[in-house]
Amino acid sequence: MSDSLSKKISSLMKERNWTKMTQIQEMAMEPILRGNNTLIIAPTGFGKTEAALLPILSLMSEGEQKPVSLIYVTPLKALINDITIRIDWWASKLGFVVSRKHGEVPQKEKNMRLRKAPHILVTTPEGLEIDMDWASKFRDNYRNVKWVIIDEIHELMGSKRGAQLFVLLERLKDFSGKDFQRIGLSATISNEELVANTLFGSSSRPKTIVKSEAGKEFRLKIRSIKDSGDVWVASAKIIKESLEPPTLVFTNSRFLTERLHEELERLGEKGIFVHHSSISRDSKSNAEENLRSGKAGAVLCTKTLELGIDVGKVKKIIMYRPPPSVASFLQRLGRSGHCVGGIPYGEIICVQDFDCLEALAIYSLSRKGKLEPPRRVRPLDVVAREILGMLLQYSSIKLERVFSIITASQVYRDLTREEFQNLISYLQRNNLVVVEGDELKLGKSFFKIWTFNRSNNFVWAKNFSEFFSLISNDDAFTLRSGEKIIGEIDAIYVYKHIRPGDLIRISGKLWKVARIHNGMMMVDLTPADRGEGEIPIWRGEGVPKSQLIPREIQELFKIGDKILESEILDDSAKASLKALMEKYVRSKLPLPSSSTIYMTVTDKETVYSTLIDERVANTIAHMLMYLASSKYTLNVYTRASIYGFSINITDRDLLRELVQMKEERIRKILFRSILRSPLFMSVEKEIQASFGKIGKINPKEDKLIIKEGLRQTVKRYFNIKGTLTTLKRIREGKIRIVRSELTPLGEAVLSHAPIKPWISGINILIYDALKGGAYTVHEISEMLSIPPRSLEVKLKQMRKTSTKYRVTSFVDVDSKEIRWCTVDELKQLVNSDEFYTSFAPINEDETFIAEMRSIEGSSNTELIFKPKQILENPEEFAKRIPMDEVGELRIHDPVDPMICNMSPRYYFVRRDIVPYLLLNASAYIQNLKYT
DNA sequence: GACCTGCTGCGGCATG
Repeated sequence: MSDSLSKKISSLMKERNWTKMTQIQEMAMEPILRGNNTLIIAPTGFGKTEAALLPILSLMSEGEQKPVSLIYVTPLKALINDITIRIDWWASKLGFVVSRKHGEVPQKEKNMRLRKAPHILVTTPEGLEIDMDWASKFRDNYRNVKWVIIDEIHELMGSKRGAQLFVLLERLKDFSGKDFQRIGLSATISNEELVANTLFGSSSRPKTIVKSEAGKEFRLKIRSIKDSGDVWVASAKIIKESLEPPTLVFTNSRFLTERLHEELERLGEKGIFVHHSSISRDSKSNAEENLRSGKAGAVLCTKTLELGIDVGKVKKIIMYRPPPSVASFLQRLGRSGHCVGGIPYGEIICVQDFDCLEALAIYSLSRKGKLEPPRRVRPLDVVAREILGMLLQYSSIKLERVFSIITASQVYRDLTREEFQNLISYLQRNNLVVVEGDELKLGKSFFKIWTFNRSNNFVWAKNFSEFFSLISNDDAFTLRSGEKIIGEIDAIYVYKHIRPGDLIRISGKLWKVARIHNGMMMVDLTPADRGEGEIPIWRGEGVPKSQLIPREIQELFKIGDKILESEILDDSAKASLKALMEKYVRSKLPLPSSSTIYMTVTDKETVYSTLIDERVANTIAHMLMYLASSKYTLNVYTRASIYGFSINITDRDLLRELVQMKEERIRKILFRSILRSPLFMSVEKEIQASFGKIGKINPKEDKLIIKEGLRQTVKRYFNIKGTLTTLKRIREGKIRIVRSELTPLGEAVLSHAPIKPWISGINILIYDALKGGAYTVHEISEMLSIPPRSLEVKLKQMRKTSTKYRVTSFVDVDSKEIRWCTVDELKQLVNSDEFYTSFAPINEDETFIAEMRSIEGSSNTELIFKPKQILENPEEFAKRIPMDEVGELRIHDPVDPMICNMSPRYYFVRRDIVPYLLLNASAYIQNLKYT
C-alpha cells in the first residue's frame, strides 16, 4: 500500500526502518490521498498521527506549498510539543518548516513563527482562535490552508472547546475561501457518524470513516480488598502485590494518588511517582520521564495520563476503584500493551462491594462494544464569543455573513434566526456590539471586560488573554519552594486548613508551610523530612458516572448468581458480590432494579435506593431539598448517585409527597430547585461575561442569560425528562417503593458526599454563623467553607435595609481588622469584654464631625458631636440623626483633616446603631492618633 | 472525599 505514497516519503520510511504500516495507517491512506474528509478511529498508540500525516506529507511534497498548508490542532500543550518533534523529523527532510504555538512556547520561538511562517503549524483550539481574531498579519497565511488535522477529537466532543473549534473551522473556510480537507483522529467512540458530521461541518468533500479493530482484546482481572482493617494499608498492600513495573495506577481523585503514594512509601516501595493536574508541570514531566526511561516502578495518576501523552511502554494498568465510564475504562486500559504483539493488561481493584458491580458492568459493556455516546451541546456563550472574535477580525461584518458562518457548523446548524437576532440585540444592549444597518461592529464594553491591564480596572474585568479560552477557573493558591513551583491547592482549602508551620504532602513529598501570602495567592513551602503531612483535598466537580452503568448492573442482576461465574472476577471479588446479593436474599428482597425503590429511614436520613441515572437522582435530590428547606430551612443536605438518593429528613416521606403533587406543581418545584442550586449560579457566572453582562443578573433584563444558564445547567447536571418519567412511574405504581432495612446499595448512597444547600439560603447560614459574636471575613469563610471574596460580596449585600437578615461591620481597634456582626447584636458587643475597647474612645471630650449621606444620596448632613454625649445616652443621641437610614457614614476630625483618610466608612446603617459606630470610629481615630 | 484541558500580535522604540 505504501506504494501510493510519494517516492520521498517511501525512502524516508526506509530510512526509519518502517517496513510495515499499522492496520489503521493502511486503511487511512487511500481516502486521504483521494482528498476525502476522513475520521480515523483507533486506540492511542496505533499510529494515528502518522496515519494522517504521511499521506498529507506525500501530497504536500508533490506540489508547491505556501505557508500555512497544514494546521494540526490538538487539545494539549504537551501533545503539541510531542507531535511537533515527530512531524519535524519528516517535514525537515522534505524541506517544510514546522512550528508550534501555545501559551508556553518561549517568546523567541513565537517571534520566529511570525517572521517566517511555517508550512505546518501545530496548535490548540485557543491558538487558532487567537490567530483568527487577533493576529492581523499572520492570519493572511491561513488563506493557503489545504489540510486541517484535529487530534484527540473525542476530547472535544460535547464540550464548549469543541463547539468553539468547529465554528473556527467554518470561519477558516469562509476566510480562506477554500474547502480544505478535514481529518479527525479519535479514540474509540460511539456514534462515529455524529463525530464525523460535526468535524466535517459544511465541507462538501466526500467523507470516510476508518476504524481500527485493534485494541479490542485485553486481559483484565477484578479484585476486591478483603482486609477489614485500615483501608489505606490494605489498598497499598494489594497495589504493591500486583505491581509489575512499569505500572500505571489510575485513581479517580488527586487526593487518592497522594494518599496511596504515602502508604506505598510506608511499605518501603521505591520509585513511585504521582501525576495529576495540581502538581507543577516539572513534577509531571519528571514522572513521565521516569516512566519512559523505565526508572519508575509505578505512577499513581488521575485522568491526566488517560490522554494521549507518550508514556512509553507500560506493562500493566491498575485501576484503583472502577473508572466512571466505559470510554475511560478503555482509554486507561489502552495505555498498556503497546509493546509489539502485546495486548492491554490490567486489573480493577475494588474497595466497596458495589465497586465490584460497577467493575463487572463496565467490563460487560465493553465486551458488548457499548460506549457512552458524545453529548450534543449548543452553548450560546460560545456563539457570542465567536461573534466577538469575528468583530476583532473584521472590525465590521454583515450580520447575514455572521449568521451563515455560525450555522454552517454542525453544532449550530439549528440555531434559528430569531435566536440569533435575540442574541445580537442582547449583546447590543450590553454595548458589546453595535448594529449599523446590516453591519455589525465591536462595542465599547469589549475592552472594558477583556482588558490589557487588569489591575487598573473593576473587579469584573478579565485579562485579555482569557477571551480566547472557554475553560473557567476557580481560585487557587500556588505552592512554591524557593523559586520552584510545586503545585496548587484550592483557595478555600488554604483559608480553612493551612497555617504556617503545618506539614502537608503534595507531589509525593512532605513540606512545611513557611508563609502564606494572601494577596499574591501564594504559599511558601520548605522541604520536610519527617512527620505526618496533611494531604490537601481538591474540591472539584465529580466525574459524572456513565448512565450505562446502572442499566448494565440491572442486566447483571437479571442473571442472578450466574454473574459469579465470570472468569475475570478473582475469588475476593466473587466473595464481595456474593455477600452483596445474599443480603437481599436474606431479607427476602428482590435484587435491585430500576423498578423498585427501597426506602430506609436511618437515624439521620431517609434513603431511597434503586438503580437510576445519576442526573435523575440529582434532580430528585434537589427537589427533595427544596421541599425540606421550605419547612426546615437550615441544615438540609441530600445525596445522589447511581444507587439512589437520600435526604436528612426522617419524619416525613418527602418522595411520596412529591409524587402525589399535581404535574404542574412538580414542574414548578423542579425548575425552582434548579434555579436555586449553586450549580446554576456558577454556570451563570461562567457565561455572563461572554454576553457582556457585568454585576448582578437582573431577572427582568437578563432573561437571555438566565435561560441559557438554565439550559446549560440542566444539560450538565440534571435530567428533566427522566425525572418526570420516574416520578410518573412511581405515581402509577410501575416503580414500587418498598420499606426495608438498609440495603447494600442504600449503603452505597450513604457513602456519597452530601450535597449542601443552595447559595440563596446562604444569608441564613451567614446570619446564624455571626450570632453571638463578631468575626472577620476569613473567620466566617473558614466556618462556612465559602470563598472569602464571595462572602464579602454577600456580607455587603446583607447590610442593606431590604434584607431580613441584616448585618453590619465595625473596626476592631486592637487588631485593625473589620469585623462583622448582626445588627441586632451590636449593642451587646459594645458592652462585651471582648470588643469593649473598640467602642471606648480614649478622650471622650474630643470633638468630631459625622458626615451622613442618605441612601438615595440626595441629602448630606453633618453632625458635630463629642463621644461623651453618646456615652451618656445613646438612645437619646440617636434621635438627633436626621434620617432613619444612613447610606454612608464618615467621621472627620475637625482639627486634623488628614485623619479623614483613615476614618472608617460605614454603609447602610440603621439609625439606632449610628451612635455605636460613631463611638467605634472615634475610638479608632484616637487609637491611631495617640498610640 | 470529587477528573481534565487553555490563555495577546504588531510595530516602534532602544540597545549592543
